[in-house]
Formats: sequence, structure tokens, C-alpha cells
Amino acid sequence: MLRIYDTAARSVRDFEPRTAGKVSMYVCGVTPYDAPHLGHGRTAVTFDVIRRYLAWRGYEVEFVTNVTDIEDKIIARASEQGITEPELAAKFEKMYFDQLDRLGVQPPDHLPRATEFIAQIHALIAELIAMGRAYAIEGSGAYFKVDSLGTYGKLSHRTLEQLLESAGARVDVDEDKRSPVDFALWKAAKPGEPAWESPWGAGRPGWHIECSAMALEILGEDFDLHGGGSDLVFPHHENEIAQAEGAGHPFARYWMHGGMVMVGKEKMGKSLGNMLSLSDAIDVHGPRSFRWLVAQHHYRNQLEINDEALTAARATIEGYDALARRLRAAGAPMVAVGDTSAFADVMDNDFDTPNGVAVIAGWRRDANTALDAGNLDDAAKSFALVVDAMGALGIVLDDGSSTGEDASAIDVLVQQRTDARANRDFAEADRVRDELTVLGVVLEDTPTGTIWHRL
RNA sequence: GGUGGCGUAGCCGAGUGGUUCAGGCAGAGGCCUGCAAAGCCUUUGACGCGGGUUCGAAUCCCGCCGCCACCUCCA
Repeated sequence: MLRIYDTAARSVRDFEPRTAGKVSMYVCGVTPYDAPHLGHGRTAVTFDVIRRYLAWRGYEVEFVTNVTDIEDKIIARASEQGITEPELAAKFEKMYFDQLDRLGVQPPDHLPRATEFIAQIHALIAELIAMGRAYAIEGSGAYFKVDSLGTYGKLSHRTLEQLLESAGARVDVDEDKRSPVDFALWKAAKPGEPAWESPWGAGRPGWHIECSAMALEILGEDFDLHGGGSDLVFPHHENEIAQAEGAGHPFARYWMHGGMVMVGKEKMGKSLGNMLSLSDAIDVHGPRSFRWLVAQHHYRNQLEINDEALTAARATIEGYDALARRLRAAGAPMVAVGDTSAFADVMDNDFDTPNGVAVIAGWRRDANTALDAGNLDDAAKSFALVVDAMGALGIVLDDGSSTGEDASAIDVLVQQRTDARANRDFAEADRVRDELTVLGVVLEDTPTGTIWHRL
């Protein structure tokens, strides 16, 4: 039985999807106005693993990620760079998905953009106004009336009193709102800003409303999973619920939130200005190191990411690659996947990848031990389990079969060394090996001959 | 101030009231190897502090200390 921690319930709940055997999930993507950082990568990998595991477990998954391509930050940044908002958004959206692609994050089944759903956004706002849950202000836009919805705050567990208290302490509250906790559904355009016509004046959607409208449009009411970073719990997700349920549309059944990336014991965040580039990390340590590091930690915990941690993750992944290489070199047979229930058992407990990784580590050891003993069948069986579970985590092992262009030249050198060793001319053998080392080639002598791989 | 989370061996990081219990990285010793590389085996050492419950607690309760997050744009 799959169990999922639901932020709204603050506890682990048995997973009962809307439709048996199917999972509909919506994960908040980005507002593309800057280069993707480590946090984007962490959250994307987290939900990619969840998606892959669900599919691995036999569910038919429909996966939606949105792009909020019109927002205050985009307008400001486009102005700074002297390009249009669509140009800016397209540029950073591409950058975002390019990096996710490197990380092996599967493309979503649907990729809705806010500007493509203006009609649905209008319809939802109109419903809210008709139901008395929202109001328009001439020249300002439309706002959600928070005190009209008794359940407001149920996701982030805040009462209206608490919200009013902290809102009052804030400095700049929008002057036009009736209450400091109300939030914009539609923002009137200032001169020069991009705008769409609407019954509440020319303007643009407020942040939050696009996700309610797009999730309902694509996945329908009462869809299964809604995810995002924990920093989105309030106000973004709380408001998404208010907008959908306030208009009478049951929203997500389960709310999942991933922990923040930490840098030097502090949350990496925009206000702190300590954001690290995702592409830099991948360039230096490789995408699988990043992915493995994420998988080694529970998705709801904070995760410190630094060079040391990525280096350690890389060492582990390379150990798995070495196993794949050795098996290939030894001519181990391909076998069907056996009993992976040990992996499923831990993963079913709220996607417990740290323990899933531990299970895989056990199979890896089994495979290595069998291989050392010359038992290729058992080694192959254990390895098949490793590969299968790794697939659920989205990691593909490198067995060295993709050798590159100068492979034949390297093979010649390796043979020279083998000949030298056969003649017990170890000085010559080591000289050739040094030559290969310079080329970034690492040798491994196995019972069935010398194999090599690139550093 | 309100709400939530965390504090485990050199580092990262799981964990259930009770025989050894994670796992990874690093370290030490051994095996294998001409030497390496890879691998296997063994091994060092832990549960923030103070109480309490219990036959027994890292695991439950209370208090304290420290750290972090959300309450504001944020994955």
C-alpha cells in the first residue's frame, strides 16, 4: 500500500487515487525570469522520481508542470534587458528545461503557460465574483475575499486571525484591497505593461490564479497530487485551493512539498542572494551525481548541497558504473528482473528514497560478491535488480560500452600493455598505462582481461 | 510573536521501544593484484543537555539549549 505524506493532513495517508490505477499530478514549475538554480533542480528531480516510481509501480501517470510566463518579475526583468516579456520568458523557460533534460527529468505530459489560459482564468474569476468570494475594484483589478471562505488556511494551518496579525505588521499592504489578507486575481495594467482585456479592465492574472485554472482545465476536479517546493505552501498553494474550492471545484487530493536546498546552513533563496547555478553544478559533477545526492536524502528534508557532497555522490555512482563494466566484460547474461519487493516496500512509505538507496546498495554488494566468486548468473540476477530500481530513480548506469572515437587507438595501447605484462616487462607496462592515464583512461585488470573506461 | 521541522558516529544520512542492525563518503587492517584500478571481508566509533515513564529508550513524556524554515518574491 502506497502511503503519502499530505501537507494538508500533516500526516502520512494511504494513497487512494481518484481513478484506480491512474495518477494525475500537477507540479508547480517556474516563473522564468532568471537562470535555474540548485533548488529548481532538486524539486524537479524529487517529483521526477515520484513520477517514475509511480509508473514503475504500475500506475498510469498524467504529469503536468506549468510555466508562469507573465508576472511582475518578468515585466521588470524584460524592461531591464530591453526585450519583450515573451522573449524573456521563452529564453529562461528553455534554459530551465534544458537543464532538467540534462538531469534526466522526463518532460511533462502537459506544459501549460499562463498566457495560454487567459480565458480559463477569466472564467474562474467570474465564478468567484458570482459566488461572492471575490470583488473587483475599478482601475485596480479583482481580489479574492479571504474571509468569505471558512476553510482558508487549511493547507498551511493558519487561522484568519493569525494572518491578519502578521499582515498588519507588514509594511506595504496594497491600498486598494478591502482586507490586508486578500490577494489579487487580476491586476490592472499600468501604462506600458502587457495587458489582456477583461471584464475588470485591461491587465494580467495575479500570481496563483493561473495554477488553479490550468490544473482544473487539464486534470479536472479532485485530481490526485499537487506538488512543489515547501516555500510554495503559503501563500501560493493556499491560494490555489481557495480559488478552486471557493468556486466550488474540489481541488487536489494530496499535497506534497519538497524541502529546500541549503547552502552554508542557510536556505538558498532570492532574498539572500546566495543562489547557485544548476548548470554549474551539473557541469562540474555530472547530472547523475546531483540526482543521486537528491535521492540519498528524504525529499521533505532540507538538503545541503556543496562540492563535497556532490563529490561523494559521484564516487558512489562510479562504483555502480564499475559493476556494470565488470559484468559486461565478464559476459554476464541478461536475466529477467526478480523480486524487487524490498525496494517497493520502503519506497511505498512516502517515497523513502534514502532507504531505497540502501536496498539497492545491498543488491550491488550481492552482485559484486557473486562476480568475485565467478558466479555470473547470480551476479546478473542481483545486477538486474539494481538496474530496475535505479530506473525508478531515473539513473542509468554507464557500462563503458560507449567508448568514443579514439577507442581503437586506446585498444592498441591497452594491447601493448597486455603484451608487455605477458613478457613480465612491467616497466614498459606501467609506461603505457601512464600514457593512457594522460588520455584520461583508467584501466582495470579482470580475470577475463583488461578493460578500460574514461575518467 | 505565531506555526512547523531538525539536532545520530570524521562528514552526509535512515531508524524500530529490547538479539548485529541502516546505507553512502572518508579512515585503518586484510584478501586479491607484478604494481595499480575495481571489488570483497573486518574494523574504529552515535545517538544535543537534564529529568521522567519502563525490566529495558537514540526510539515515549516533560523541561532546557542550539539550528533551520514558513508567516514577504521564492523550487
